[in-house]
Amino acid sequence: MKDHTIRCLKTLSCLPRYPGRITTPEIHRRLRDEGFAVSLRTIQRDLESLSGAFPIGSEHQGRSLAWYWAGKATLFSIPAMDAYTALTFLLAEANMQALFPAGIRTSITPYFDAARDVLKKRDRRHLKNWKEKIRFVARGQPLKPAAVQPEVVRTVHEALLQDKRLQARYRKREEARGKEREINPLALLHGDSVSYLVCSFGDYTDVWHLPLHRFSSARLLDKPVTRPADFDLEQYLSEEQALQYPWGGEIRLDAFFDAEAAAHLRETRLSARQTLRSCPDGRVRVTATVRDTLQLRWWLLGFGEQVEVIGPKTLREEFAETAREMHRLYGRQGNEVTTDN
Amino acid sequence: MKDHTIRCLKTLSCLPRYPGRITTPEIHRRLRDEGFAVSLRTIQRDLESLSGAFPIGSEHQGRSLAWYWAGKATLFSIPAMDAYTALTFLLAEANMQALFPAGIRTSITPYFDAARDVLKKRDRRHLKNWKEKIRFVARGQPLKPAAVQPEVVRTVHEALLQDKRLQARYRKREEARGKEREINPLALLHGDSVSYLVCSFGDYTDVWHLPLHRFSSARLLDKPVTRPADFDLEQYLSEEQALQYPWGGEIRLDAFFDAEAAAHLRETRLSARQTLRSCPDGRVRVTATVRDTLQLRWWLLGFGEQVEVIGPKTLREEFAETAREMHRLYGRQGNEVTTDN
DNA sequence: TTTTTGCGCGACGTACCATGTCGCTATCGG
DNA sequence: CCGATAGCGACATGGTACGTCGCGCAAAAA
Repeated sequence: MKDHTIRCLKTLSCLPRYPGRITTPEIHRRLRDEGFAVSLRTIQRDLESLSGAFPIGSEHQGRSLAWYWAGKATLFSIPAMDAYTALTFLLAEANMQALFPAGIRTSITPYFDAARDVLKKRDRRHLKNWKEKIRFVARGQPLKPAAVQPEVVRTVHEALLQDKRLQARYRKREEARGKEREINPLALLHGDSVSYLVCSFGDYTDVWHLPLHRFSSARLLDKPVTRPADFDLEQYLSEEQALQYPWGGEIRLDAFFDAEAAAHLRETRLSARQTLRSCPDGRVRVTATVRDTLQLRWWLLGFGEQVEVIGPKTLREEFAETAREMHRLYGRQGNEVTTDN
Repeated sequence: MKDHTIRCLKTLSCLPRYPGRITTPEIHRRLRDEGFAVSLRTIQRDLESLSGAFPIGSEHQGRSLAWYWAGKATLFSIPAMDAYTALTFLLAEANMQALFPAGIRTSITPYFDAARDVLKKRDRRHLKNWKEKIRFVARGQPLKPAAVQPEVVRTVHEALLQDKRLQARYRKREEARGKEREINPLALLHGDSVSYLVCSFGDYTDVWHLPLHRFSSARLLDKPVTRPADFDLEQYLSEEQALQYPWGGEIRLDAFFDAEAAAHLRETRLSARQTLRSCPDGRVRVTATVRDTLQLRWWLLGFGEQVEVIGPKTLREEFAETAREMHRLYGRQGNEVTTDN
């Protein structure tokens, strides 16, 4: 019995989801490579029999039969997902929704669906209201992720992994319709609710990053990627400040925080090397070794008057300048602007 | 054959991971409920046979045998995870690491491990360097999530789901050692790299939220939760501003953005109802209907002098006040403070 | 076009094994 | 001490999983 059950499992795990397919002889070969010495006929019978119990289907392809999982096939995993893993999944989903375009997420939605199923099936009385018990509260301002075509994401991923070129239709920001171009995919960046494809065009060597949501179609080509000779992702990221990559050397931040603002630095540290000292005036003097990034400025600025940067001196000067400018902005009270409400 | 294979699958999906266990008669009952009319003896034989092919083990419990998955059992899912779902998982992992305490994540690490396996097994030549091709760039300042005991997370989840009380050792912020207390878990909040348990103590009715990482132990009690009569999570969240819950009514935000700052509002909208108008001075006037929250202020402040809030009037006044205060802070140049470097 | 090869599919025989049943023993609860 | 329950070995048997053969078909090769 052992052999038979395992073989069926292996068979099932050979099948891809619908757009994909795999022929019976190919499955036969794979199982043979894994040490299952059975005849092709047996595989055929297995599949036919399994199709009665699982949502799998077949189509003729060449002279063989090609099998696949129905697109809506529910996920089955062993060990089974327990209720509290399911909760973690839904938590992950909640925070991914805010961070990734929908197209990026489609491939793992079966897992989220499975999580919902698990929670639905458990004892009703206790779980029906888990939604009122567990919340995810995002820190940042919620922005709406741009919509990306799932098909584009799939193709771009595939091209990246196989180091193949893409034929894609990309629309520049102010264009009405996109243009077909041959693209060398180099890397994919996710963040800020937007995903960027780092790439070069045809045989040119300049590197661009294009937001995925401006692609309307993409097709895998059978040409290998030509990678600009001097391309280095790390370097590109640090040079392109538009990407706000968290780069820059380390600095020793020194700042006063209001007691309230400092409170959560006790819970979540800014860095491993962080010290907090209370001052007579009620504020807290924070020193920490952190990276010198745009994010850091953004974060510190967000505290407004609750934070006073002291060092490094250059950073203090930046903040002093910003404070001056803001003061100037709001100083000229309503002279050229009419407030609406 | 069909029956037998399916039954074995069902059997496997009954088994919990190691700390958990399930007795043979219990499995028998469950399968019976699902329509598998087989004798207990058959189940016993199935399990014994399966233990030769899967990492499952058993222990005596009472007069029965209790079965479980080995803690390190690798995840097996059908349909199998494809390479690009695996990538999405690793992307999710990267961003969860920044947002959740490690203890929260432990339950889904098998899925992340499975994702890594999938990528390892694919054709080496293409995939060995996917890490250099796909990046996750977080928006916010990276804070180090507080460390939470996985065991505590598990128990708290279980208590929440079953509406049972907890016996837990919790350490107040300035205490050296924690104190054992009986706790009514009401809800769990995740965010800001910290997770909070919303709860009340014993038979008291005041509601607290305690960071999970200050629990050193937790034990499930067999007493039902007594829920304060007037407790309402939504209300609690909106009242406790320490949690920075994104609440508050909707307002019509009206502001000038520098062209640069406005650029990414074209990609990711602030809200569905958002308009952008270019002004003669090069700035962009943005109006959008958004929630009136702390996050909004934080986010707008982060732009510094690149954003000028116009309306609502009250918000503009807040910002003017903040600008004044910041200007004052940085105005008294180094009179009482010595900069370090 | 013809030829050839590969595959699906039905049929058949057989060895095997999955299943129920029985009986013995161990353990837990009362 | 007794009854109930579960593990476990043994045994008989009906079902079935598997290889093999052969036919027909369709795609690829000549």
